[in-house]
Amino acid sequence: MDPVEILNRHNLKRTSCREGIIGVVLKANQALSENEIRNRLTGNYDRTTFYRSFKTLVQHKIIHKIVIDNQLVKYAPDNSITHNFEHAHFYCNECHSVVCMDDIPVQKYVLPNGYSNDETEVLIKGTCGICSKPEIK
Amino acid sequence: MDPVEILNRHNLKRTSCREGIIGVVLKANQALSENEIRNRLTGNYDRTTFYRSFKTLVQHKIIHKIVIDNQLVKYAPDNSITHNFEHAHFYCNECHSVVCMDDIPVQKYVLPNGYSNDETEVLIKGTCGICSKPEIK
DNA sequence: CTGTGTGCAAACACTTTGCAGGTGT
DNA sequence: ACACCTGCAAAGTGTTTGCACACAG
Repeated sequence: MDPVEILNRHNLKRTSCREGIIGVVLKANQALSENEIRNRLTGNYDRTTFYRSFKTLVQHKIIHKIVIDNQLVKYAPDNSITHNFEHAHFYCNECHSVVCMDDIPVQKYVLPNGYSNDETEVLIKGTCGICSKPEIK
Repeated sequence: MDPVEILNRHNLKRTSCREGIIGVVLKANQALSENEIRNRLTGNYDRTTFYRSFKTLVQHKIIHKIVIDNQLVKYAPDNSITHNFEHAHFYCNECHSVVCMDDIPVQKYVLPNGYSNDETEVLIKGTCGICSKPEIK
């Protein structure tokens, strides 16, 4: 999927910052932090611009934001269009990677009377496949 | 349950800040932020001391920390002793209250091979019982 | 051309750290 | 008495805002 095409479809101006973020996030096999994304881009981008771009891209549901423990913020592609259920996120306590468990639908919790359930966030913490492998040194 | 007794049981020094926090958190029917807790106490407490007290109380599993969207941090009593399952948290989009759904056990998600699941955080966002009632003005 | 996006500086909020002095046990 | 806790100042971090300029459409 081409970043430019995505921007066009959302009637967003095609700027190198937005293009860059979308390109990097789509290519990654895990969620990335602002720093990780910036490091993978060549040009020098202002952090302010980054934050504003993230906000725009999140609003347009091009990417989504994942927050771990008030500390770590990462971004991943948003495929709420193709997947019509909410998905769980996994955080590795060892390598601190975050991945979307796109195939793990989240349970729909039943709440007490009068409560509405608009959105459910599920974060599973543990050790990822790579980190749990016995070290081969 | 008496704050002093709780501190004693954990071999923690009995200080007015710790006593105060425990007292307020136990009495509340919802999770409270640092500010909310401080406002409910009489004396003047330093924020630094508050943060350090929270850390201590969390480490001793007297209270637990709930983070909403990287923005809002609240604390609630920790009853992992009496409840031996993880519970979900509810966040009201209207009044921003946070409550522990102590009776809603979280599903144990099955992960791909090689992944371990140590801990699962569930945050349900919606409208709480009070806010969803038709306004009677 | 016009509205939107960018880059810079500064402000902000929350949290942590270092240190000296005070306090609980 | 002594370890631990507190309060203050200062630094750190992540994020937002205001403003002038640049640029995409």
